[in-house]
Amino acid sequence: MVTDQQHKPTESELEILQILWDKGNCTVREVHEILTLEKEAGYTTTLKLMQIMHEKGLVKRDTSAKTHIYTAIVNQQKTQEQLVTKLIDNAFNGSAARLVMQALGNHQSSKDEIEAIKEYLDKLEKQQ
Amino acid sequence: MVTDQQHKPTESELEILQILWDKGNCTVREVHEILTLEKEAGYTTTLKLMQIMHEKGLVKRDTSAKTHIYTAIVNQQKTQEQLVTKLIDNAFNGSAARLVMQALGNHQSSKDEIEAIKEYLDKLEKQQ
DNA sequence: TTGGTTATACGAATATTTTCGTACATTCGT
DNA sequence: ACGAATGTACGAAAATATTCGTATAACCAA
Repeated sequence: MVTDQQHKPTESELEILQILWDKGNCTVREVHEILTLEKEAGYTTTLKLMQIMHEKGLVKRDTSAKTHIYTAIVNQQKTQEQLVTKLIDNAFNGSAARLVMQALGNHQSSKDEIEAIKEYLDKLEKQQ
Repeated sequence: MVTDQQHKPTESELEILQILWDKGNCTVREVHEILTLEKEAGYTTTLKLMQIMHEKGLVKRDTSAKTHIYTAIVNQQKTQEQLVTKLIDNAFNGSAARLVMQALGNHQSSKDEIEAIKEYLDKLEKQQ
């Protein structure tokens, strides 16, 4: 068993990570406030989750003041990569292209975004 | 609460669904054999999972013979869409484009696949 | 200073998912 | 015909993930 591999975040943890990635540093209160825009949750539930994330090494925290400040440790890119890989593997028979088309087909992208993707594809082709 | 929405498959269930989507019809034994190429698992574990999937309405089965034959009921496309949407939402701040680039960047795609994606993008642009 | 508000810690209840043992029925080869 | 192999059913343990109540400490405003 590989030991130094990143703990895979659960769904709830991912929700929190997103907020931390976005904001940088947050108190539990701030995270909780944002979370409860979308769904019902008790404050201590959020607190507990973040404490567990700390135990797992997903986040670090500054406890020098009464109100602790949390920051994501796990890298957003790396985590996204992990999740995408898993999904490709798990639901798209290993074909990234199929996932890409599925994603593009069902989600509105702006002209700019589409252009960006095309450029990216050109670059990939040249690399090959 | 919405009642007629598809039950979201768990990870283990998804592994099994993939096999069923691929093969069409399968016995528990067949599914189990394929599963255990990748990971350790007891036969009755696989059996139980498939029985649960049946209860949940993810699969149907023909029980006319001793050895039951299972078939996926849930649609592959729809399930993929559901999962992709969730991931975009959950880890990519709602940006499909970002997921797409992540997927393309880290997973080898053939020239043909890249071409297919490009064509697809052209079509999307024209639609806009 | 004192009471209300806002924190953290933490155990424990719930819920969900995964795993497996055991009982029992059917089938098949010899 | 009968024992081994193979199948299903099902309860329940184990592993994970989620939720929350309660104790207690720190802070702040009057």
